[in-house]
Amino acid sequence: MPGGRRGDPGYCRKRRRRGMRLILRPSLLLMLAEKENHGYELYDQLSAFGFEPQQLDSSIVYRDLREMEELGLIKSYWDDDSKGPKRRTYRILDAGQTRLEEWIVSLESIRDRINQLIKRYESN
Amino acid sequence: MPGGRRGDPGYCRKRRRRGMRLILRPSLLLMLAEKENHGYELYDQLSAFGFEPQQLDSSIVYRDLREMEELGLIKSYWDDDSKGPKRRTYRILDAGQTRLEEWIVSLESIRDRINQLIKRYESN
DNA sequence: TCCATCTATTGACAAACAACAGATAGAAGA
DNA sequence: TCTTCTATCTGTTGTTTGTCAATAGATGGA
Repeated sequence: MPGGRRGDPGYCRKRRRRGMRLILRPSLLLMLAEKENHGYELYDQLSAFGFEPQQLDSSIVYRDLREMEELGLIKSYWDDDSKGPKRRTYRILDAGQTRLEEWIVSLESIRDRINQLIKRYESN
Repeated sequence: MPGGRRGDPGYCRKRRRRGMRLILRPSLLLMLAEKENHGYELYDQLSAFGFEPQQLDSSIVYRDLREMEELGLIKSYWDDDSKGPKRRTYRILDAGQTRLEEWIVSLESIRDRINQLIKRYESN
């Protein structure tokens, strides 16, 4: 029922957003830490992280996954058992687990800085 | 005593950091909302927002200021009274005040998304 | 006087990134 | 058969970002 891919009815031009990857890659990696999965479903489940499909092209997700694989954070295999088109299913590697922890720490620091800024803004 | 500019002793190559710009422009604008100022001092005072001079090239600050001026958020004039090289001093405009409020709201939303992600990470 | 250092700003270039377009292809259902 | 849904990949374009190079006045010391 929902969509967000370019062919869909109700598709609407996405406006440029910056700092997507700041949250996107950690989100994907966290989902893979919870369970192995393939790109199409990961894309759908990104809404739980505040990404509405209407504002994120799926090609970005696929590309990020391939990139994380090149970096040795995750590993893929072709899932032939599933029905429909073949799926490239990813699972997280140890290096990915480590990187996820690092990303969480750095996100905590960014969050703290945002809070600091907001506090300073509100004190005026 | 400290530096951070490229000519300085103790200068060391900056490592690439993500998600800086997300906070940088709001920080600059907030400082200008507090009082008018020029790029060099704004750069120095960014440490209050968690930017260490070693990890941020000053040219980024100058460029962002020019860009915000083009957008009509701030306005500059040449300060001839100061000693040393001429300073381009900026002050905030009404449109900048409005934009600052918008940026604060959007930063709150990003903070909430980060918190959500961290919470999900910690629940495993 | 010459040199180093501090102040202050700008421009050029390459890499990274977001958004879009287009292609391919199997399966399901009307 | 035709359309739609699932699923992935590649290429291109314009924007944003990070780094380095250059310029230049002022100051203080050798």
